[in-house]
Amino acid sequence: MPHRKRPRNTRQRTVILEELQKVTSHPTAADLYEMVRRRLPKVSLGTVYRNLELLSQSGTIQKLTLGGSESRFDGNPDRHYHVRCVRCGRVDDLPGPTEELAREYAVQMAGYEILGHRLEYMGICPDCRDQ
Amino acid sequence: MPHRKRPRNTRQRTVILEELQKVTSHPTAADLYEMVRRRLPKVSLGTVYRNLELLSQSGTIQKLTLGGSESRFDGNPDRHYHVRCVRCGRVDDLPGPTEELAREYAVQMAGYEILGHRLEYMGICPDCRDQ
DNA sequence: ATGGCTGCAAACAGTTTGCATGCCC
DNA sequence: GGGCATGCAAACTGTTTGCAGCCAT
Repeated sequence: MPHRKRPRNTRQRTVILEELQKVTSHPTAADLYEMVRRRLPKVSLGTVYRNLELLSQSGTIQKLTLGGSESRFDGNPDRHYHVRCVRCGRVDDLPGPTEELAREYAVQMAGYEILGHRLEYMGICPDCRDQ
Repeated sequence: MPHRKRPRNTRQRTVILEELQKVTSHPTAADLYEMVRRRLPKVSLGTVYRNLELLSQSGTIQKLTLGGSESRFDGNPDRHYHVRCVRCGRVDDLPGPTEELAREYAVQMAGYEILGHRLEYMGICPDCRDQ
């Protein structure tokens, strides 16, 4: 059976995770690079990308790949929805177990004017399932 | 008031739209470039991008910017949901007015095994609204 | 003939990767 | 000391854009 490599606790990985968990915004990789650089001036952007990928694959953080060209990252790994501002790109969390409550929160608490939503189901298509 | 430029009916634009409306898959710009190239061998990729942008802004087609790194295009401008295969990237249409019915269709008719969904609300945040 | 549109190619933005060295366990 | 991780820079992918000539109106 394949040998699963065990990740190490490097200073870079620790700081990247700490910085992400410190904020409730949903920073891009470049944002995080700047944040981490204040503590580790020699860190490289490649390392930030590599670790964000690792952390999201292990389920420690979430990679948000919906609207917009850049990915954003969320330090909260639990399932929840988001609102995105179509003008400035800002992303806010929407607590609430159902989509309806999430929407209510966006309007009442976060003060958004909702224009629409994006929804996409994900799964395995019949062709891929057959192999 | 600003002068709105009137678009012309170029051969390229016509063929790009025809090729997109001919299929029910949701081709990427590169896919479409290949399709169009069979009829207009000298067409350029830049022209394909420019026209897809124009057509989607006029509401004639839809630009799908959900999961995945490349945009895909949909010749059907009416609002409807999609399923995306997480293995091969294939995207299918989901008819049905409600999200529940769309999901049913994905399973019963399209034969997908549904693993989850992505949902994001879009709107104007309070800060942007105030200016 | 006007000016939107094209082909071409270069430029861009975001992300990934090869490599020699570094450092966690 | 073994081998995963890092810093650096180059490479890649998807998309946009500047420009000179073209063509629909």
